[in-house]
Amino acid sequence: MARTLLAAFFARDPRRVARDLLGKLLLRQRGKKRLAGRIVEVEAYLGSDDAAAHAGAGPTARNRVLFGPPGRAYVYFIYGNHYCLNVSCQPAGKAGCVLIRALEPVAGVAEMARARGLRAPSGATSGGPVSQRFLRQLTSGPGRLCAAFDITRERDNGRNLTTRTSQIWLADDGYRPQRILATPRIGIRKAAGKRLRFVVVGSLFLSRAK
DNA sequence: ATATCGATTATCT
DNA sequence: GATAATCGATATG
Repeated sequence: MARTLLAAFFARDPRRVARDLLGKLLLRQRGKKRLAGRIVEVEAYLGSDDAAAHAGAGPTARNRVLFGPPGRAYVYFIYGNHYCLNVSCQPAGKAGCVLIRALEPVAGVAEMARARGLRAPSGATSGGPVSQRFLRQLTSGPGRLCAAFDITRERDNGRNLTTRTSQIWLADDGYRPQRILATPRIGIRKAAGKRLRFVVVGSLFLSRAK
């Protein structure tokens, strides 16, 4: 069905990993419930020559995961309010990561809604139809998707995402996006000119249109 | 539809 | 002490 993405997938330049992650699935097993979302928006952060990257100034207590093995969760806390999920790239010793910015909900809509503090429409629990507008607010943003998947720095920073036993992992189910667009990254001031944000063209689940 | 602003805290200067 | 890889609410066109 779906192939788990292994360390070799992530042991590459983050720009390549970022593009290749579009269309893949983020999965989370919570007890008997499985959450799934298709990745539609990502950003690459480089290990050097990237003023916006947390790894830019060398290893610190916060960013040490970025210098470790590939395929690990780098979760940081931002604006005193939100968590953001990255996947470490490059072989151990070399930094770099991909920020996961938006997902299209695929499974576990009712659980995601609850984790986001939203009231699920009746269709969500019964497996019936749910409005696109409602689905859109579940995981269309890096802080939102962490809340929906209940990902926190305290529990999940450093977690190995290349094995299903971690309860959080990434997989390829064969889906391939038709068209990918590169744009400037969102919410940064330094290195704002680099086009290292990648989106699935036409997706209705981006944090911002195009 | 776009703009602006407040919340709230870890991290770094 | 300032800043930040965001979000949700409110205001205005």
